Amino acid sequence: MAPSKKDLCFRDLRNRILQLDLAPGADLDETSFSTHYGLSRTPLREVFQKLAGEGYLSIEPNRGAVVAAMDLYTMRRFFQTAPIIYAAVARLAAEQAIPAQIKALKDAQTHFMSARAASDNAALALWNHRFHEIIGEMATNPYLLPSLRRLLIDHTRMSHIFYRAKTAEDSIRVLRAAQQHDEMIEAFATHNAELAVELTLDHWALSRGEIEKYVWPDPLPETYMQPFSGDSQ
Amino acid sequence: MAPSKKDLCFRDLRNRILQLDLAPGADLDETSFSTHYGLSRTPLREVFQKLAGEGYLSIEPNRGAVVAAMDLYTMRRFFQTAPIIYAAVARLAAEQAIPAQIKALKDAQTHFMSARAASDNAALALWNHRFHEIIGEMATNPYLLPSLRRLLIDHTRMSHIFYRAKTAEDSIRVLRAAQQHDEMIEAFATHNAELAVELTLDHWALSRGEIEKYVWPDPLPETYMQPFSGDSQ
DNA sequence: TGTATACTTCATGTATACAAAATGGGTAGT
DNA sequence: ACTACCCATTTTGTATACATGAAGTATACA
Repeated sequence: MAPSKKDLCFRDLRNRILQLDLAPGADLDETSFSTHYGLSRTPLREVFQKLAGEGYLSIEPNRGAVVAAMDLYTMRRFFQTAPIIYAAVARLAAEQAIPAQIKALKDAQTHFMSARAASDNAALALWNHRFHEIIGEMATNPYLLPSLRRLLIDHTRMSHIFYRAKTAEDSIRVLRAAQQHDEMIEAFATHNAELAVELTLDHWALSRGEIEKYVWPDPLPETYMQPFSGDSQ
Repeated sequence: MAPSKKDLCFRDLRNRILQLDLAPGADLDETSFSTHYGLSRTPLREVFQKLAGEGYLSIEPNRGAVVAAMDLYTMRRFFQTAPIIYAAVARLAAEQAIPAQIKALKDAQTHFMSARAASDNAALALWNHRFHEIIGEMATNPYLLPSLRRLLIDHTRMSHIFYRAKTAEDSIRVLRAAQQHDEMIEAFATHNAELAVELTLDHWALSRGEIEKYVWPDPLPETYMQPFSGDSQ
């Protein structure tokens, strides 16, 4: 029942991709990774195939595996698609939720809070990921789940950037997200589908705002601009 | 540039699954399939992994690959999810469509019509599948595409049953579907998103009706019931 | 100097041999 | 007759050797 070396390899690679430790577009050498994880190339290639199947990697014939790209084009689609799928999944999850899943959700939330307390931003992003993955599992919809999983991959990779809360304002946003998680758990537990959808969209709006804040930050104060102005060059 | 043995194997297995030649739940022996396709087990296993990644198979560790199941539970989800995804994809496809894709769509439709003329029901189902897959590609949304692909797998597997048009009524339905395809092509070509969505939902309604007709057929005439009535047993 | 081409090198793809796990059948015990 | 357990057989999993194909480098030629 202990997880095999192959499973460990799979999970580690997945986490490293989610944490941007393996950057989008990075190409993965079979030989070096196989020696690193103590596997031969055959099972390692199978791990790559599985990761590719879930959208973490893409494999080009005769050219090996590369971490799934995150270009501007993809991000446009992300913002367009995420709220639709998140809302649809939330509705189903609220309708379907069983006690064991609510418990799993609470556990994930506990870990999320611990990571927040410890300012462990990598764990924070990963437990947030897990939290939303469980919601996907609650929906028990084999057609929507692969879409949700792909959205979560990119969502986590983006959020990883701003979960390194630096300012007090960032820290408040994370707290707000945590509160929303608790409210969502309650909505799922009481099978309140309408509320679950509403909270999910609120949660999305917060996260989207964080990302936008990162991409289009407030302009720097005038004084900071001084060194770059002038007529050098 | 010629397709490799591995590609041929992949495509053949995919088609066989879509045509129910490989039944849902059937388990696939690695050795026999590898000899059948003239591959060794290593590349065959990679084909299996890829098929599993796209939802055609599921692989259980130490227990091999089985064709994706189609139970009642899954079908319920299918009817629940298909119209949402189909509509969303149709909208995006209409917005995004480029001439080359419209041409690909017309080609698929030509093949569809040929299959209809030849009463080649296997080809009919497969070209219908391809037609809708192209629409998915037109949407160029990497998040929705995996959901759409999974829906199409099961949709094609179901439709395969009733594309063996027996009655004149069946034949008229197929003709109607073909007409809808033409109307949809026009809507995509003119970037008419609203119309594309409307036509897509009509198309879905027709298909859904066909499936329901198959699952809940008209009751047999009274006279047919006679042999089964009575007090035997 | 620029370009084309052959060669070297390295990474990916495939086959095969071996290891480990699961299945099925038979036997012993209750 | 039923159940539990062990062994034989089959099937899946892993390692390694070899084949194939891509990328980069050096050399010859224009």
